[in-house]
Amino acid sequence: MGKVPNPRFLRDEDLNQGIEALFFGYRGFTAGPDRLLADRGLGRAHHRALHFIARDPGLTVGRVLDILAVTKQSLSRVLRELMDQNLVEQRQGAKDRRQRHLWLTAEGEALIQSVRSVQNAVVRNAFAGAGAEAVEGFLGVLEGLMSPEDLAKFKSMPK
Amino acid sequence: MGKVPNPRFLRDEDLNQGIEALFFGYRGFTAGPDRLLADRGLGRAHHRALHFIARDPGLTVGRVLDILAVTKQSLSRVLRELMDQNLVEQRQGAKDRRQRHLWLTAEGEALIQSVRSVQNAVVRNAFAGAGAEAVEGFLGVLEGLMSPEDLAKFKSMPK
DNA sequence: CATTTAAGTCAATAATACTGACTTATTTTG
DNA sequence: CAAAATAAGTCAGTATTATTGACTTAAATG
Repeated sequence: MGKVPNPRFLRDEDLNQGIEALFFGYRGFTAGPDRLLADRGLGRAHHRALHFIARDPGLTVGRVLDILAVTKQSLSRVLRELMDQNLVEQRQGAKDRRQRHLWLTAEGEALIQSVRSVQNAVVRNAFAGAGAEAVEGFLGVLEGLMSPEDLAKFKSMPK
Repeated sequence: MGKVPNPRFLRDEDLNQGIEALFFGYRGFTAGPDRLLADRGLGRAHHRALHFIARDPGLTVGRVLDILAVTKQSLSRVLRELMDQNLVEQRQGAKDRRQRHLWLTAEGEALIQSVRSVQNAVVRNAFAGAGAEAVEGFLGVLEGLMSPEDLAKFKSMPK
């Protein structure tokens, strides 16, 4: 029962440092899109919806609910606003006509492109500065932080 | 002016993957504390305040405002609730009596320890699974994502 | 045909944050 | 030392994102 000390990268201080890195890093990564979207009266919730619709065009409302893990009522407001601004459109499912498939309009495409160009610049800069191997490690640790359900979602994302 | 393709880890798909990893990973990392604190009527904002007070006991209100980057009015509510629950206490500065220094009470210490034990388990598991080198990369990329101001704050944290 | 599923809606509420306008006490500066 | 600046706190109003709970409608499924 001898107490074995944690290795140097698993001490409480190291975990704390990781926690804070995630806090500050996440903030750096959302600041750009937040500013850009605020001009149109949109927030982070709209960004997330746009992101995943852009990523997997034609996905259903149910799929977005599953990915974002918010309630139907909460997503409903966000989607309505995006549709009111003509950024997103809905089409009834052909196979299952209860479903609603979500697509970006040309305007929505243009918006997500400009948001991406801001966010991608930040991420590209961080990736390039840290190097390919660091990016591997970054992804590996984040996968380890995900719940099993989210890890499955992450891995099932197209492309 | 020949167009040079991005290296394999800097293509748009790679950046997108990094963005989603951060989204899902951040969620995995906040889920535990969120659940635990909800029982006491506390949220993520309270967690952040407790975290940084625990990390640097005796720091001033102004310092917390700077770290969290919220308004005085917003922090004020959070601190009042923490003080009402006897988790945090304030002491007037000795050198500068305008300042208020923040400390955890014994009860606050106990709470942050139990929150940490949940969050640290998740982070330790992710770190251990990915390995020491991956953790280096994880930290390196996150530092690259931070704004210069936040990077300075991150590096100036004690311990 | 009864049940389940996908989506949407109405209503009320909570948590976190914001802007703007002040006050009080204390320190710093010219 | 008087004026200006700083640290903290407060009052009032509002916005964003989210929740729970109770239903409706339309379509698929067993």
